[in-house]
Amino acid sequence: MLGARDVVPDSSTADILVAAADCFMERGYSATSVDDVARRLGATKGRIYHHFPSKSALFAGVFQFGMDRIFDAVEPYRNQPGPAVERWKRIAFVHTKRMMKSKTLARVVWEGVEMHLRGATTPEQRLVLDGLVKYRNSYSDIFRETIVQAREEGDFNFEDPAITVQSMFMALNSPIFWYVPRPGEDDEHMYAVVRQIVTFAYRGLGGKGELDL
Amino acid sequence: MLGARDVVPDSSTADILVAAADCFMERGYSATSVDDVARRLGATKGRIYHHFPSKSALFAGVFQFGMDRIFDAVEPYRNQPGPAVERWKRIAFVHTKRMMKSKTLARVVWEGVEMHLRGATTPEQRLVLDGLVKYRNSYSDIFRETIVQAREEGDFNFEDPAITVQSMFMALNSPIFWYVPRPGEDDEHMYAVVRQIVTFAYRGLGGKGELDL
DNA sequence: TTGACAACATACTGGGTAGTATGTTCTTTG
DNA sequence: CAAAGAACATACTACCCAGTATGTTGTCAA
Repeated sequence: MLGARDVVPDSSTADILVAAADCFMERGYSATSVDDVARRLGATKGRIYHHFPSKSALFAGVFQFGMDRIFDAVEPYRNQPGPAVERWKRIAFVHTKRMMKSKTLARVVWEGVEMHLRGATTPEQRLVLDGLVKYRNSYSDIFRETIVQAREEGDFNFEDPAITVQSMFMALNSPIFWYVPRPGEDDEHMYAVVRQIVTFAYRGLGGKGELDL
Repeated sequence: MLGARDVVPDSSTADILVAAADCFMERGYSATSVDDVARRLGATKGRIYHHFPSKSALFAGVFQFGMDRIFDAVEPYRNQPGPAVERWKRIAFVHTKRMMKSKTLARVVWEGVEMHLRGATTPEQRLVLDGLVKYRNSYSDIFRETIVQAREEGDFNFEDPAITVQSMFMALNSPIFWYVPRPGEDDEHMYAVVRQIVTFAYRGLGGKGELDL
């Protein structure tokens, strides 16, 4: 697998990644200084530069960390037998759930993809980002193959897979922008939100009947 | 109307707005320097600071300019008589078309909303951004009211309007991230893309039958 | 013709920031 | 127990950037 889980970060490195993810989410990549991340850790730059050679490498680390966790969620279901539409229901559900539960990491991954699409980066940054985005594209391929197969099996109905998978992902990813967990909110309420989002995407893809989740 | 078209920018100011929009889209707000915008104009900072008091005011100008154009597209259809679902079809279509045709401005508006959601801004910036986001929310209200009415008329079917309108907007806005107009591409091809996106959203909202656009 | 102002350009400043060079402390290993 | 290196902190530098202060040129009205 492309760059997946090559290195498991040790405890201190993991703390840095989490703090960095928080900062990147709150202010965005370029508005976040390395000192900001250090401050959040109650530490100084020295600690961060001991583990990461540069700010962009730190960002790449968070991206990788985030993508790993997203992959983790879907991994158990991606190769299950049965009709493709049933597989889609499961991976769409756990994907969206993960978007909400790991909102911070998911948004950093989002910004990474955005940065790549912009293209306005240094050649060295670009090389790293290229690899990461390939990793992320291999993830979206899982969904693309699944919905195409489901269409062949007569359960979905759409024209261009490229366009459709983009619309689908945008809908499934939407909560990373607006979802705010209420204090004392139980999982059941969160699942209700997930269900509505997945239902929207399911219908959008041309799925028939009700979504039984 | 909330802050709409109060001031029509003169020619020179409009040039600055366009150049700024290009820069903001390519690198994002904080990664863009005022000198960057000036360079793109073949001018210097002096010109920009003569028309705008600050970088954030420049951003606000682009945001306003972009929102005005988005409003423009929908305005002729928002109060047309007939069933709400038909009104939705029209405004969803022109909205998505505008997203693609004014992709640059649309992305700046997007980043403005994102910045507001993050909340990590100076109090003074926040005040300006608050007003702009209210302006943009009054726009999304048009869609929310329309789909709720269409649901009451039995043409749409969904649970929570707040969640659903978010999913819908994400789907309709998606092309601002991936659409790249091919050289020599005709409008007909672009409309085909729009049609697929709107179809996805239409079905997602619980619309029955085919979309006749 | 002149003076006043608009529309810029030029030159400068202070603060922030990525990255580096160099301590310091603690742990581990032979 | 000594020494070597890991895991940081401190101190510093060079640079970029928002904003300002001031100069310059063209226009237009009296």
